Amino acid sequence: MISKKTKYAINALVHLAKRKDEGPIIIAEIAKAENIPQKFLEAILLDLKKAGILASKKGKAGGYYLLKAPEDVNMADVMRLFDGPIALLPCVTYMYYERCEECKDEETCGIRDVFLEVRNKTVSMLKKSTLLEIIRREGKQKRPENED
Amino acid sequence: MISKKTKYAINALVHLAKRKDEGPIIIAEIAKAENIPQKFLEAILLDLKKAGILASKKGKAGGYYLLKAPEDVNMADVMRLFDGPIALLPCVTYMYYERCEECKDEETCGIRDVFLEVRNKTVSMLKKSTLLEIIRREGKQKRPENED
DNA sequence: TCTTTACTCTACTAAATAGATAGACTTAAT
DNA sequence: ATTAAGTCTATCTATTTAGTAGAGTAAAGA
Repeated sequence: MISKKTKYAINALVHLAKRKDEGPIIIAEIAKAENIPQKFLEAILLDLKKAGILASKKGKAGGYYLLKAPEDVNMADVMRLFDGPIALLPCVTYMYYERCEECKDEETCGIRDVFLEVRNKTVSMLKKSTLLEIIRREGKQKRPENED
Repeated sequence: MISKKTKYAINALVHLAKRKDEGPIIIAEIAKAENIPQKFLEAILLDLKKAGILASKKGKAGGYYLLKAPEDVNMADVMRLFDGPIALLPCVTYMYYERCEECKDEETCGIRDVFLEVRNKTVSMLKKSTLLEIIRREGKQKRPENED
């Protein structure tokens, strides 16, 4: 599961993407419209700004706005920013590699090999999941392809 | 990331799968061979037993052994057992559905639609990742298909 | 320049979860 | 009866998650 922080970030980003031509939008509006505790949202938006995804304007007529195009903001980046690596094992992360403490031989580890493949395919899916894609799908859901 | 508990469970299962014709194996041996704290492992093996994946024999010449065939034990089941749902959002879980608290309209939610697809594909991958597959891959790693 | 508006920064807190550890108890084989 | 091994209950500490409080700073406009 992703954290609430990440989910709130996605909600806020979708909100901003849908109004990207309306100039800066204040935190209070996003918080109210998306049902997010305002103080919590403040910290989240600040992080998104530091990451170069959003920009802000202070004072009167201020607020936050998208810096990147909606097709250039993907779920992999947002999830990494708040929840850390997408990989399921520390030994298959891209940026935060760490050996599994109990591991005997990483080079021949079959578990690692299987989870490396899972990571690669997951990252690839999440990179295709952009704000644009999310907005395009709103209200016109596809039928699920796999069921289990 | 999966929890250490889940990772230890996988390590123990692989150990038991590789010696599946040698009769019951004692906890102490698995703990030592796989570098897992013994007391922690005891609880894990008990859970795997309750889940019908392992069986145990008490007393002298006792220990744990695989109840299912290695090709019938997959990572999706093990992860669900210890870490809960595989889905990244509560509203797209299969067994543990829960509405996202802040959600305005689940039926038309583009975020949900995107994460439902991610869940379906992830579960499908993890179901193919069986103990047999892990053991087959040991020492003969494939080259990664995607890099990012 | 004063006031208002809105973002920014630092600190704190409560509850839940992760990752264990300790010790007594039960069961089965010899 | 003894010994080997799994089982059960309780407890513990550190970290993370989710959220709150309040003071500080910057920009617009009257």
